Amino acid sequence: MKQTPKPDPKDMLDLGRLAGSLGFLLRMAQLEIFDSFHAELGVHDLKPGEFSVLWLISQYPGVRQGKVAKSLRIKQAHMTKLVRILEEQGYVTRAIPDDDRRSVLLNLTEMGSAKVAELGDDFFGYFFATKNALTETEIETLVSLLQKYTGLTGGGSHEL
Amino acid sequence: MKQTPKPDPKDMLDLGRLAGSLGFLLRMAQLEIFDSFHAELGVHDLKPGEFSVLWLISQYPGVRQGKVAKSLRIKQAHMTKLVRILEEQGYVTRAIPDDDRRSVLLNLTEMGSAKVAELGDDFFGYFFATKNALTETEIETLVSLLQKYTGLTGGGSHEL
DNA sequence: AAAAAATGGTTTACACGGAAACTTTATTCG
DNA sequence: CGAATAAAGTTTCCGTGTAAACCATTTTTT
Repeated sequence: MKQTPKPDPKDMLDLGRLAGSLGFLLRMAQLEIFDSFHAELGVHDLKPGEFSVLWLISQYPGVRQGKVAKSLRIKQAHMTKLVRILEEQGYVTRAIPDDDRRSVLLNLTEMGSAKVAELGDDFFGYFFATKNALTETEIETLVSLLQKYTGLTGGGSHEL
Repeated sequence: MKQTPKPDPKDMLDLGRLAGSLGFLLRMAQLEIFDSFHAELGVHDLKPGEFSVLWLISQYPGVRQGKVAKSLRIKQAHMTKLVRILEEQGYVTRAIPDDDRRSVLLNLTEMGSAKVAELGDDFFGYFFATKNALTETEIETLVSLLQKYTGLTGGGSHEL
């Protein structure tokens, strides 16, 4: 009995006020996008979080692990595990520099770079490639609002 | 080292494309709103999920457990635990009806009703009572877009 | 009516992520 | 310099939520 995939509207209760609350809607939206992800990219061996780490390393080769964690708001404890997985998968190398032997510097392997290049567009694309009701303009608005809400200035051009 | 609370922007990397992707933004927005929740309502013994269950029961006394689960997209397995907790806390009663002895009907106790009445506005309010950058209008837009995205028609009037 | 299938919930085992305590290395301060 | 403090990661333990198997009770088939 797996009903995460959008239950039939007719055996759903009217949610009333709840359907107007941001917190609740955010959770629902995440379930939604999570479904999309699985439908389209479930095959790959990378999950969203893993890909974002990989991608960030590709942008900042030799970056410190903690910096990636902070930037993505992933807890260090969790980051440790994530990086270990990526290392085992052969996508990432860890290096301890001599000038600060507490830290860990991350780099992509050949394979890692290849993977990022290969999956980049798919991963960035999946976020709305779906047949969800929103128009392109609406998505742009939604993204802008979320950026403002989260304080992320949307460094680059609008993702398309 | 607890850095979920919005890290200092200056030791954050520029996220580039990532900051424009809906999936990532949704995750960030959830962390954000989760922080707000803790700051304002961390004291109460009810978490968002629990409250939403409680509130839904208040709207549909005697509703079947599975229906609540489907409506909130909570997995039954998890719902079982949630309801047990609410029962132990004294907010909810479980009843097995004679006409279908497989099912479980849920009702609020006195205490449960009181709690919903007491916390209702706070809980619905927390979703944006925060000093986040968004104006009231922007929040309305955001909510509308998320409703459309999630397919939730926003049964009632806009939450304010 | 008996067998088969479906339904509603529960249990168990596990994956994911977080908190707190700990280790190691760097920095500060007397 | 040596002690105290801070910083970066790691380990361990825990809470939350899921999937899969399971039990009990209808419902459907024949």
